[in-house]
Amino acid sequence: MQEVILKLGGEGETLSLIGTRGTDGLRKYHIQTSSEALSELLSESDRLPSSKQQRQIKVSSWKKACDLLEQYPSWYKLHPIDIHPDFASKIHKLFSTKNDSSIHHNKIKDISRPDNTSNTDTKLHVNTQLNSISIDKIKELYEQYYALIKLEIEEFGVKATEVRHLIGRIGEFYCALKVGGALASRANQHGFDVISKHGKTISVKATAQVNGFVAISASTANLADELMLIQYTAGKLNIVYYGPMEPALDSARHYPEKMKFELDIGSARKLESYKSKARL
DNA sequence: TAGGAAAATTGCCTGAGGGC
DNA sequence: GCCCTCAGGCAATTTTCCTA
Repeated sequence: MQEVILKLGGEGETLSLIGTRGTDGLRKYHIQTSSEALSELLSESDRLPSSKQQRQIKVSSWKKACDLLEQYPSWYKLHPIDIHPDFASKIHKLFSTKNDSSIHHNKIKDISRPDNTSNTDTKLHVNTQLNSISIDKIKELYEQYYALIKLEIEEFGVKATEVRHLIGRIGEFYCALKVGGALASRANQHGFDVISKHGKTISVKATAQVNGFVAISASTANLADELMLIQYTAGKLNIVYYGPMEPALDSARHYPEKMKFELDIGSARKLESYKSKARL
């Protein structure tokens, strides 16, 4: 199965880094261009002596894939059309190594947000992230997880915070049921956990903490349109905050050096109450 | 090329310190 | 005492690199 890892373009021509999963599950990378005319868009030094042959080369590591891309020294000057969400942070880093960081930052921000509805490729890509599990199946899983968590806490005396992996997962089911959406294609999908029926990507943070905060990775935060913070207290799940990601990030502490945000549960609660008041 | 070790990433929790 | 800020640590998973 082929996946577009990075698609760059300009004036109708494209340069793509393609990933292909073999039967062994391993991903291999190669370069694909829409036409030979692309070389006209690149500087003289970018042109490869045998670009056709070059594009046939398949490599198995990300580092080597980057080397393939570097065969086009001005690749980063092209406009990003599509970025695979799982590779957003790596691509961001790759752009960061280039001199003109302001350009790359804005480009990445523009394209890596799945709500960029003007881009058909991105929409298609989000669709491929959807998990085909039906709502009924999610409901069934939710009930099973809920029973398991109750069993752990009430029968075995385990702290709710100790079953965080179960709470994190049930939070995703809860969110999917609340918004009538679908789960992301796999567990630990980077950046978001649920895709709403309107195509919005939602990052779900479920915690059993009473106070404290939830961490949001700065490298993947821009992949989610919305945030749903769920708290498990007294055997129940409650939505602390559900809304756009941006105001949540504005309310969170930012640690640029650690590439992460920390959103206090109290701040999220305040944000939700402001939102509710604004609706009145 | 395969297997294993090391490093990186992500999500989450705990606790110290300070202000109210 | 409670809340907030901040630092640090743990566990699981993924990726990269090295070696045989």
